[in-house]
Amino acid sequence: MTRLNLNALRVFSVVARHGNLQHAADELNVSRGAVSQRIRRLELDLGVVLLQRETRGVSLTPAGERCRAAIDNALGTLETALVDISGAMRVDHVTLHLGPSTAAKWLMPRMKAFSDRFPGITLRTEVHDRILSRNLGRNEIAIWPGKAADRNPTHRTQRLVDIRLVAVCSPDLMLPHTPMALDELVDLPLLQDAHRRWDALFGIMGQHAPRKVLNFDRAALALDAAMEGHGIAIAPTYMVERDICQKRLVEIWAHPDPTDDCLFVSWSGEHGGQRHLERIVDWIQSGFEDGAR
Amino acid sequence: MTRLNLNALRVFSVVARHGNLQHAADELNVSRGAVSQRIRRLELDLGVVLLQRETRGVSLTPAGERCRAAIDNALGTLETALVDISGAMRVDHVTLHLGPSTAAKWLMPRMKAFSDRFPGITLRTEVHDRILSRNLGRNEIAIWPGKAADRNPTHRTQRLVDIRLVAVCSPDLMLPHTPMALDELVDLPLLQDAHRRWDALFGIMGQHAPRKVLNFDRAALALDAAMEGHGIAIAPTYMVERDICQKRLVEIWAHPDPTDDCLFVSWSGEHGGQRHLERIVDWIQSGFEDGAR
DNA sequence: CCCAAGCCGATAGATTTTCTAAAGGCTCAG
DNA sequence: CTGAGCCTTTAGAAAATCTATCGGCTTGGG
Repeated sequence: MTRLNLNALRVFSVVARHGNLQHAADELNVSRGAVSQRIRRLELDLGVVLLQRETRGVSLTPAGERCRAAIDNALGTLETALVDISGAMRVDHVTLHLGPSTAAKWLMPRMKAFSDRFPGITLRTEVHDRILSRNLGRNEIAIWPGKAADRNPTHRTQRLVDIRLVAVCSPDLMLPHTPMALDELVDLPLLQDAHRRWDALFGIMGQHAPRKVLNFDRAALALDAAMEGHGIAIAPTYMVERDICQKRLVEIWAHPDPTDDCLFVSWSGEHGGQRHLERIVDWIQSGFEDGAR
Repeated sequence: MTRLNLNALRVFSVVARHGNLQHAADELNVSRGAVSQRIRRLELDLGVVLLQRETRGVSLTPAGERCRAAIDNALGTLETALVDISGAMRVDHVTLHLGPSTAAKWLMPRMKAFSDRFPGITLRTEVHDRILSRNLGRNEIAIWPGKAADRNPTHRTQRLVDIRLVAVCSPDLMLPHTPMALDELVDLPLLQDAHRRWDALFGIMGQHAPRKVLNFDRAALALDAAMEGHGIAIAPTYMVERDICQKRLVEIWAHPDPTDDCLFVSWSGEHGGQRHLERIVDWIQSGFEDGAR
């Protein structure tokens, strides 16, 4: 490749700092012959002499001084940025990718429990409206709904739970009785998210359209509206579990069958040393077990 | 080597700019497989995914965006500096290394002639108190005094001239007669540089010490003092030639024998395409020929 | 004056990295 | 359904990098 070898520039920077090829070689874990050759090649490529060879060690020529200043500036810029970028490289930083409603309704109520369980881990969430299509990097976990496990061979995947739907509303919402039959709900104000699950249910049953359905683009928003007495929301069980426990919502109907979808968790299988991820995955799994936590 | 491959970062920068591995490969003159492998290796080394593979081309992940910004900053810093440093790489920039008095007394009077002869060449002088011990880079020429030609195999060297000494003074300096014999000078105010040539001369001849010798650390300074009537300076002929022509100095004595030293010119023989340097060397050579210019 | 220490440079060959060529896969538009 | 336009992977070749060894120079201490 005819362009300047940037790796050789870094070698030069280390030599410049030490003023000594042997010490630079020690730091770089290579032989002093390797360093000598590298610098020589760099000088030929640049067409300038960078080092004044002394009897003990080397000093910089004026061109060498300028080169060193530039390299150190550039490397400083890079290192600062790469530390930020590879904050994720740190074992104690973990990124969790999940849907916005799963984040709001499943994860947020559990953040304190997570922090107590993994005090040394910094959890960073990245919220996605659709399933992440790229590979997961080191220290990345994804929770995602789907019909079948991920085919990506670089990922490890576990099924968390079948997605079951329930209808919930505020305990203050005046109803004839609870629980209720599905056909009894059709005349009540209904709330649904972008999956349009009420429409799907009533469509399947061939019943006449519900009297009134309010649409939200997020399940979490529909559930918040339900808590405020605006109607009956339909959502996966794992999203309402905590609000039910806290008596902010009551379950008034449950779909007798699970949906076609499951919730899955995936993480990268490529990068070494990820036992800590598996412990986090186990914790997530346990958070989905029926009646747990 | 366990540290990050900086060359791979540059590959990534090109990919990021094109948003397309094939086009990046075209620019880098490598195959698209090579680029793909490079990026893959980089992602594994960093532990983050930098590119979102689309059906046509790639886009950057958030980490990829940050990485790209950092690399482009760093590469920008480097390129700007390396253009300056390798200004000397440009065929039209030539660096001439020489002694301070040679610069002042031989080169400066000829700068206009040089510029007229080589209008497209930018001559940069670097002045050294002692012979440059490092290798010459591309587009570097050195003029230096010595007893034998340079043994450095990477250099080409030519002998310019034998160093002959003369005594000069201001035309206004009242003297019994000119020329004068050496022993007649002993009672006159003498001026010498760091070589202490008067001391050496009189020491060799076993004569009593001169009445008064003023010492300067530069031959040029001694010559300037001579021009101002402060005494008789001793210096190599090539340093006084122009001032004699301009009648600022007169030659009142010449050493019958040359010294042991010659003046040499060297330039790098390693770098290709240096015919222009040889033309400059020829011009320098012609400037030392007896009676020339 | 001699010798050891502390440096750097060069070379031949081993090892690692980089690259090529070829094959395969995916999506999308016609 | 097919071709175009991308990316990925693999085996092996080519190039770069490195090691080990030898050699050279300067300097300081004995």
